[in-house]
Amino acid sequence: MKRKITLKQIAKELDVSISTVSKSLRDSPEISEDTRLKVQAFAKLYNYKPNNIALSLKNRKTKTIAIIIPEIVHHFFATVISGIEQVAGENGYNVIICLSDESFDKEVINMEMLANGSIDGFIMSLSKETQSKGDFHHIIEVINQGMPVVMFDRVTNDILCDKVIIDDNRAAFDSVERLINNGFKKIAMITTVDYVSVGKLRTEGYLRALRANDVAVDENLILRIEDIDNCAEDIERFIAANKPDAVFAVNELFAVTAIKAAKKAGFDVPSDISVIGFTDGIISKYSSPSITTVSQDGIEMGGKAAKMLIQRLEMEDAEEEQEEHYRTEVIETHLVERESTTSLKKGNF
Amino acid sequence: MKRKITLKQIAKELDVSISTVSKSLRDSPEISEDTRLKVQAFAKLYNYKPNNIALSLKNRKTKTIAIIIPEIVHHFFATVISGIEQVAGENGYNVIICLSDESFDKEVINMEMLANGSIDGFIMSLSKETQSKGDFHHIIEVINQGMPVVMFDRVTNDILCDKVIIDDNRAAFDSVERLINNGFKKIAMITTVDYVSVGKLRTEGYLRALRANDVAVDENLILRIEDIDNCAEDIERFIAANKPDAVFAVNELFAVTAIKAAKKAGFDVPSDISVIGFTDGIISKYSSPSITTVSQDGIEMGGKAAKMLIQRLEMEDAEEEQEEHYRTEVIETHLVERESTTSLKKGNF
DNA sequence: TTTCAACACGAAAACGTTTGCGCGACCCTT
DNA sequence: AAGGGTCGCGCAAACGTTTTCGTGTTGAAA
Repeated sequence: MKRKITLKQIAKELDVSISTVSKSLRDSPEISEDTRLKVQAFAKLYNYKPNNIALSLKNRKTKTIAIIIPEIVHHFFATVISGIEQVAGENGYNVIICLSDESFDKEVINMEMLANGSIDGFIMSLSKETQSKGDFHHIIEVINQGMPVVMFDRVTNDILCDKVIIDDNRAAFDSVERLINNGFKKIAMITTVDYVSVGKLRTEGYLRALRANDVAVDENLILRIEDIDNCAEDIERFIAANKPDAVFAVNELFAVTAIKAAKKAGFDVPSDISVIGFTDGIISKYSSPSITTVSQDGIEMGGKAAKMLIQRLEMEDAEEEQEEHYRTEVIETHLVERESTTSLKKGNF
Repeated sequence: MKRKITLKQIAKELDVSISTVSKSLRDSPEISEDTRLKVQAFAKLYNYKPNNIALSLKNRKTKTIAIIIPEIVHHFFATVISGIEQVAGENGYNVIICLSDESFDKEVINMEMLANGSIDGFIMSLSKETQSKGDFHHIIEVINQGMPVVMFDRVTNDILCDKVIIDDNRAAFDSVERLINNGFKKIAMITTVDYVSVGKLRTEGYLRALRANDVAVDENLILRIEDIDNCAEDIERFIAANKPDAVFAVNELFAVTAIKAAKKAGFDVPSDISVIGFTDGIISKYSSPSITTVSQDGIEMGGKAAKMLIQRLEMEDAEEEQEEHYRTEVIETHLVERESTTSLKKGNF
């Protein structure tokens, strides 16, 4: 129950000044070998470790970065955190997690709470509510205070900062084109409402692929889910009514629900209907049939984001006046072929 | 790019002392309404917020708790974090995440790193390596320094502290007994090696249920997985060789793999083989057939853990000499019946 | 007019560090 | 013996707060 020992206490015990103790422990040449060793031995004995808070105050940096994400019980976000934590750890940074629960207010509160010296920078993905509101004042304010922000996945053009994204539009385009080239005629899409940036981009990619290949866009073949928690009936009705021969879903959940719906309607997957999902998570891997999906590497994304943030933080040290050149990194995606699609050849034929 | 404003700057601008500013902002009656309002207006204008680090240093508490878990890309742990974050937030606490990656060394490093004033307390679940080593000195040391620790799920009797667990043994016992009572004869078990505490407890529950119901234990019906990443072949061989009529798996992964293996071997689930898993995560819900499973509520577990920790932290404030009465909370589990089992009646008949 | 309370504010210590600078003691050189 | 240089250490400021304890001014009571 002994509290942690401080420089002051060591100084008192050894009857020297605090500065002498500090310098001894930092191997300053100012101090004689005698005192230095004596102090070091004593410090080791009592397991002295400098108080991080005091250091943070003095150095005006906390070596801590905050992650603000909509939710954590979500495979993709969990992998991103994992990636961030890894490179943060390698660079001596800690990681604070805040969940916005897709709520604008919580996002704001969390940011304001942490922006008062607790952390050195943010890595964040926007909540749905923030995206639909289009209100980013809290983020802009933080940036104006000179605190670096890196956004990933759910980003916005309205904010100037470093970003890490995948090319959602292109990934969707490639997948759908691949389906077209493999002879599928009625390619349905299950997507979100448009204010979710990634949903929107993936939808655009789908449409672009159809147009680029002279396939007529049939609005009936596009299902936009409002309430993600109760999408099962909608999807069942959709599949049964439209009888597509392929389904492109913008996330895992829609994909697996589509498969279940197809089975229920008497279709076999993949022989009657092929299904492609988005995000290579647990569901895609373990559902049966396992799901062909666009993989976005969350670990890599998190890692990249953390690297960008840390780089900017360390840059600040060197030259106070940093160049305000913001980068946007695009993470490669690729199609992971599994059992929910008939074998898909590459290329146009 | 204006740095955050401080009391000192406000004081200078308004030509009063720092103390006057501080007192004004905290509505001290010592200050005349005149100055008070003036200061408050100015502070509001410049969006003054007290620096958290300085407060932490002064108050000797950071309002931050650390979570140390083996991994985060794991549904159960993610739900626990979610539960912790929620009640932490409600009580004005922040949450730092550290991943041990199942490594003893990383666990130690993370704890030592944070124990130097960065946080007020720990919530943790042991890494496998720590459990197999049985070396808990880092945790004991932290506790001896007066820092509260709450352990959950993967705990140990070698440490005295608050704990939150589920009754693994009983949950397993109940599930297996339910299978027995429903007429299953060859109930196989897929489990981990014994040093994983929860695996061990669940195994014990399985054995206890067999013995309590006079079913002979057949060691051939127990499969202990060493390498969790390459368990598929082992499980396939196991199922094909032993042809059980029911399988009790100690986690989701084993359960879903068992189902796939059964299908491969030509069995139907559930009509030929019923499968019960453990942990109600994504896999159980979305695999087909969906999996009957023992649900352990991670949110509740995390919430309880956070409550216990915070309670202890606030208790410390009141009476420095806290009573060292540690509690162990047991979270209720229940069987979620889905498609991987034939309908299971309750009770003995 | 003196005394005392109330009032409004400031000085300073404290939390635990790091670090530039000053200062005394010693030794060596002329 | 006087001057200069080196060595070893302590003082104090700084990071941004909060809070205790003065202290000077005012107004009113005696």
